[in-house]
Amino acid sequence: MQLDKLVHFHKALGDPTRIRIVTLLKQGPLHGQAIANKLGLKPPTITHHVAKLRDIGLVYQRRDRNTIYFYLDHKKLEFNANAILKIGEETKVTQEMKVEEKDKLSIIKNFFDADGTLKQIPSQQKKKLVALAYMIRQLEPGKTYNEKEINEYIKQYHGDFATIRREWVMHHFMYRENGQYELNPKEMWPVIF
Amino acid sequence: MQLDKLVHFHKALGDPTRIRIVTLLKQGPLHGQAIANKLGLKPPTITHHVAKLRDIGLVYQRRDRNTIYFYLDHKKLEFNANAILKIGEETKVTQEMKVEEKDKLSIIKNFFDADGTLKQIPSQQKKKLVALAYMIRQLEPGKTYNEKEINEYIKQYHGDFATIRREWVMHHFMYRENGQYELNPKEMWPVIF
DNA sequence: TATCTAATTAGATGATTATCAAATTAGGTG
DNA sequence: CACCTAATTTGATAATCATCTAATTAGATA
Repeated sequence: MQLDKLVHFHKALGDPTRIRIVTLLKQGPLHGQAIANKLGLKPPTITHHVAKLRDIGLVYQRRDRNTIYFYLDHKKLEFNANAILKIGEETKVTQEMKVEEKDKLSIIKNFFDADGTLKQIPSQQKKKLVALAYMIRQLEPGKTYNEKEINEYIKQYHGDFATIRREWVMHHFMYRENGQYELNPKEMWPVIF
Repeated sequence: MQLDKLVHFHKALGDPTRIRIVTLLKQGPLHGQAIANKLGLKPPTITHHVAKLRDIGLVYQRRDRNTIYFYLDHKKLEFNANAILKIGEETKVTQEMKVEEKDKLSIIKNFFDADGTLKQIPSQQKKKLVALAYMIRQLEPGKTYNEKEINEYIKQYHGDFATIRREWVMHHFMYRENGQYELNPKEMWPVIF
């Protein structure tokens, strides 16, 4: 159930230290000791809190030499903050676009060649979304790609990478931020493969 | 500042029972025992949880004969859910107001007497913020002060402690929480001295 | 290799909290 | 008034959790 995710998200923000960490990271990445100093706490305490924020996907990290920088995932924050407003209604939305598993498979079979390439982009909305979800499945959540990488990836399926890339963004499979592309959480997808 | 309010809001939603109550009330008002039945809990437990939701203003109630109906305040839910996205926003704006060190010194020289008292509160925004940052520098981070202590402290600089105290809070140098004052982390300050 | 730095883990402590049974209260209605 | 119903308070219990110190790990550097 998605209830649990909502609970964990709000529980994570239900603590003054973690709210302050989020506030700090909003302005840019920081490493652990910097956070500890700014908040007047010890490093183990920061590890403890950052772990909780990472568990719910709100924070990710990148290493630079000995130092680990923590980043805030703004999109995820926004998405989760709004989730409580949509609870109970999202059932309707996803229900309308629910596609049976066997239908998904037959769509794939019809529109993809034996070698895995896309014969043509389906014009019917539902089928198009299934094809888009299928093709995006090998991109990694949390990883950022530049436009060239995305194009190369798409080419294994179809030559018109511009259209497919645009459709992915348009239907919230991914988002673009100053030239970088990244997967959205699957809950935002109109269809999951 | 609204940190505490934010924390209480998210803490209130950081519990599966309360999320379920909110979900139920989204569809319309209910009385206590109805909620208890739907959730398989005892009435005292519902009282306990509804009290927390009422404390943060998310739920209000109306009596009809012997029965008390609980209502969800949709507006407040939406406002509070979005608050986390807006926290620190003003800081970002004022962050652009970078002041050179030498300018800071000349501002201090111009507005403070030889004995250290503030001649007058600068009306120009930038200069005012520098003066405010200068005067607050001896307060201890993490320590809480009551209003009287703050007033006494300000008096060493200027007689109009009410204005200066209000400006400090307004510009996020410090925040007030039930009569107690405390420094904000310097990252929230529009100017650091 | 030894050494340095930043982060994490382990374990302890004190505080908070979700839940319930029992008793009590607040407001009706006969 | 006596009685009824729904909600609340009280007090107890078990679980969760924020924070710290001390010890350990992961990776980089010399």
